Order: sequence, then structure tokens, then C-alpha cells
Amino acid sequence: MKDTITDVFAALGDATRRGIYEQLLGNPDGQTATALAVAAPVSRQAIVKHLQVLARSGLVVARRDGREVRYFVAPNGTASASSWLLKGAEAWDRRVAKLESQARSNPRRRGTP
Amino acid sequence: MKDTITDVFAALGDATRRGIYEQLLGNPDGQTATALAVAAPVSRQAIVKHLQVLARSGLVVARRDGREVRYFVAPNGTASASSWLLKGAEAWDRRVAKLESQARSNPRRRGTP
DNA sequence: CCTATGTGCAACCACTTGATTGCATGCTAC
DNA sequence: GTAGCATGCAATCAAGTGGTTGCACATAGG
Repeated sequence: MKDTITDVFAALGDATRRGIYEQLLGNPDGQTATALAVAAPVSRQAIVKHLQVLARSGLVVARRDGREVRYFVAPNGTASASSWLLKGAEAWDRRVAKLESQARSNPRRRGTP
Repeated sequence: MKDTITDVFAALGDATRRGIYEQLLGNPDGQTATALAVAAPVSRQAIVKHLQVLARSGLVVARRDGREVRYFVAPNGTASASSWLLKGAEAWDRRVAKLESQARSNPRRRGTP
């Protein structure tokens, strides 16, 4: 399978795209590309492309309703990315804890001749 | 100020770069670009460029020691990105909670003629 | 001093990407 | 049916990006 986590990060690594995502987060009923385009400084087609990137990375889902297509934030779309970040933070914390315990059991070693 | 969060996501939105970051996470003593390059499938200069991107986004710090430069993961480098993701997840949860409370106070409405 | 190793810089290349414009298609409502 | 709005598709373009190679510079160690 393709690397989902990288795709999610890449999708959020663009200001316009993250703006769209935030916009959708605030709209439980979803929004159409056209509606998003009027608020954004770029064309509708640019928005559509961004929405496709967001959809491909699993951050957003599209639902057709008659002649319009509404986009919604997907549930748990950011879960994998989020847990990856958490894993990294935990690794860091473990390292700090280890250093601190070493310092406790062997105090003031730094500077002894 | 420049948008830090977007930079962090963009930096992690590349497989090679995230691999380097993971490599550094496992090395408390840091690693040089040359050392990282032997394990990676790309050239040293490519690694250096990636490290510069990671450094510019605040995920990594460089420390010169004699003739070599060691790279370390920065503490709390992912904090802003992480909290942004958390904020989004909370917004989602609030929406779900609201829907559920509505469903509770007005049960089985869906389907009534 | 001289050599080996690690780093820095610059040019260069192919490919991707964010964005645009123009036009075709599809659905709704009158 | 047909006018109007929303979407889809394609070509196009400039800028960015990941990657390479080649060479210059700096430093540690005999």
C-alpha cells in the first residue's frame, strides 16, 4: 500500500489546502468547491484540485447531491499522522527521562577532573 | 511571521525526509549528513538539502563539532503541528457529540412521514 | 607539510505542482 | 425545451523541488 502518513502530511503542507480543510472543519454540512472558491483567492478549478488531493489522502470525502458535490472532512483522517507524531514525541520523552535518571544516579559528574 | 505549521507538515510530507527524521529520532547523539547518506538511497548532497528543509521548519537542529556537523531532532519541533491536529480532532468530536445529543432528545425522527 | 575525510557551494536537469483559461457536460427550474 | 448554474476535462505555464555531478574549502592526523 501507498504510504498514507506521508500523503496526509504532504496534503496539509500547503497553506491553501490547509485553509480549505479548516473551512470544511467549520462546516458540518459540507461545502461545494464553488462555494469555497468565492472565499478563497484562487479559482474554482484550483480548489477542486486541492480537494482531490485532500480526498486522495483520506482527509476529505466527496458526496454528490444532485448537480452539486459537497465535500466533508473525513472522520479520523488525521489519525495515522497524529499517532506518528505522538510516537515521535514519546521517543523524545524517553530519551529525556533516561538522561535525567542518569543524572540523578550520578550527580554533578560534569566538570570533575 | 511565516507559517510554521505549514512548513512542518510540508517537511514531513516527503518520504525521504521523514525517514531521515525517524533516523535522527533513534540517535540521541545525532548524526552527520555523510553518515545518513550511506544508509539512504540518495547522495549526501540530497540528504543535506533535506536536512536544511528540516532545520528551516524547526524539526532539526545542526551543531558543528570540529570538521563535522551533527544533526539532532529539535525538542518540541512538532508541537505546533501536533496541537493543530488535536484542535481539528476536537472540533470533529464536538460535532459528533452535538449530533448524538440531538438524536437523544429527538429519537427516531429519521423516517417519520 | 601533506593527505584523507567531511563539508559547502553552484550549476544543472527532469519532473512535479499550484494555478490559470477555455470549453464541454450535466442537472434544475421555469 | 431552454436558460442558468455547478461540475468535469484538457491544455498550458511558471515556479518549485528532489536529485545529480563537479569542484573548492576546511580540518584532523600522521
